[in-house]
Amino acid sequence: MVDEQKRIQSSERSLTILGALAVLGPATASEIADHLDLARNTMHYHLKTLAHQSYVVEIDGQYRLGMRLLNMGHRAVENLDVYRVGKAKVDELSRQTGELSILMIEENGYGYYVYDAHGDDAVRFDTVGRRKHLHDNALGKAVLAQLPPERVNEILDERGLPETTPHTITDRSTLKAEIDTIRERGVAFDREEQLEGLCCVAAAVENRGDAGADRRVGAISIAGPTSRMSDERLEALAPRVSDAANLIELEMQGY
Amino acid sequence: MVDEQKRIQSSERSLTILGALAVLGPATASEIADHLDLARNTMHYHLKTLAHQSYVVEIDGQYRLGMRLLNMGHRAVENLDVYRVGKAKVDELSRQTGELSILMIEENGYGYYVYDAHGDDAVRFDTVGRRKHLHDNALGKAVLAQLPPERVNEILDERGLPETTPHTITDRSTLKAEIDTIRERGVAFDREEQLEGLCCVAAAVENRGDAGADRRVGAISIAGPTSRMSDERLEALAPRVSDAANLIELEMQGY
DNA sequence: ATCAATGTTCATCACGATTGAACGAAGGGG
DNA sequence: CCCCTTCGTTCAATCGTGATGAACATTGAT
Repeated sequence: MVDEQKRIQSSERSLTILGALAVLGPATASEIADHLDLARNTMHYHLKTLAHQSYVVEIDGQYRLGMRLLNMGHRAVENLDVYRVGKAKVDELSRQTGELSILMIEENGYGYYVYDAHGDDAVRFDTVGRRKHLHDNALGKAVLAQLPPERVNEILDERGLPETTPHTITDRSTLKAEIDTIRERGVAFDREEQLEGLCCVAAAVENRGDAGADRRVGAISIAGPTSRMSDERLEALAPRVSDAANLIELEMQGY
Repeated sequence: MVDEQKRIQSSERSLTILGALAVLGPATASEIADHLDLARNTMHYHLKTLAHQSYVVEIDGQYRLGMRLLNMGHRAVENLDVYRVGKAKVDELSRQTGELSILMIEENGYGYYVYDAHGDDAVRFDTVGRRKHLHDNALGKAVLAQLPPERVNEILDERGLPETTPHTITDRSTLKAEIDTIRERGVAFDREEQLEGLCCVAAAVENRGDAGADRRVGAISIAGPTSRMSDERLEALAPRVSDAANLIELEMQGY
């Protein structure tokens, strides 16, 4: 994976600048130059290039991430089979349960929230666009359970198992065991492992479509506050989630 | 505005490739190379660079836009003052009216849908991430009404007034007149000008915050199907929208 | 008015992006 | 089964171009 130097350095630098802008928030050219240890004039040319393509905007001296990114991000999502067929199911689940329902896709060993729908009683929690580790939430664990074990090891090596709450699984073999039971049951649970006060049920969605289909694994979930999410309720929701997942898989094969 | 050649060509080429991928959808390296008339190996290096930064992903031979774009897009939105304070109002408007409520921001003479909320009866219509002309919808017209006339002319010159329905305003002076009355009333209407069957009311939101505030103009709206959106209903909704807009403006000054 | 900080332009040079050629792998057709 | 095409990938050589420092322009602060 560690391809040495056969990339285009100028392009990479431009993208690095874009990334820095995401971290820094709105910033002046000099601030970014300082942050990245680059000459002011170099920064100037890069920003001009990025601005010309609307990836950044300059507003009286401050540079900001441009809306082209939002536009492209949504095109990226619209190209996903899981999204195109899964969206309706997410809407449906949230409406039926009143809770928050979420769709995730795996990419490079991370999980990305791709779409969500808030039911009437749902926790107010914005997800879309977030990048998550796969080990600390139901969606991610459901994804891991569908990946070949070697790949799982790779991912855990590369991404680690950072702890976000006292309940996060940080031990590799514990996680492996959990993954095995998830694979058997077809659903994954999360009781405050990623966020205190939040519990989830999730099921993986695999794209078996042939040809040039997007083979990546996704997942769909229902999430709610611990107060409402007793063990019984979670169990009761589980079949709904896995049904939805199955339906999505079927529909993806259909086309 | 036509800055000649002082940009970084490699970076620009990489970004062009990203753009091409957005247009083509999932594609092989050769397809993109053909499309842009570039050598296969050149394409290779660019794609490798973009992939290394997760702006594209390669899935058995096919390249796709990467989820990093979605991630960055949402960071871009989260940096917007209008979004941070306007989001809640959009949620509120949609809940109260049962319709679709939308938030827009102007950038480079276009309007970008930044956030939306669907009320219980709302039309199913996904907006977030879309780029719109400013002349053919209520949000855009509300924005135009807040911009200095010279700027409006520039924008109309650069972006034109394409027709999307028979009701679209394609005549410059008609639009100017409309804009004047919008400025007086404080709200803009759209009766099937951008999409047949869809009507909207919108009001502009201006950021008067000092310091390094994002001075751009935004707008908030309510949209619904023509069937439900009689003239009377639109008129009745107008004050709600402009109230919301005012509240957002006030809150933005507050910080 | 002076000074510091930042944005912007210019000319120079060394490095690196592009290019064509060539190899390896995969897939299809005869 | 082998040939042939197509595509992805690597390599070496060159020409072009991005980085750099210096200098000028602009702004705001003291």
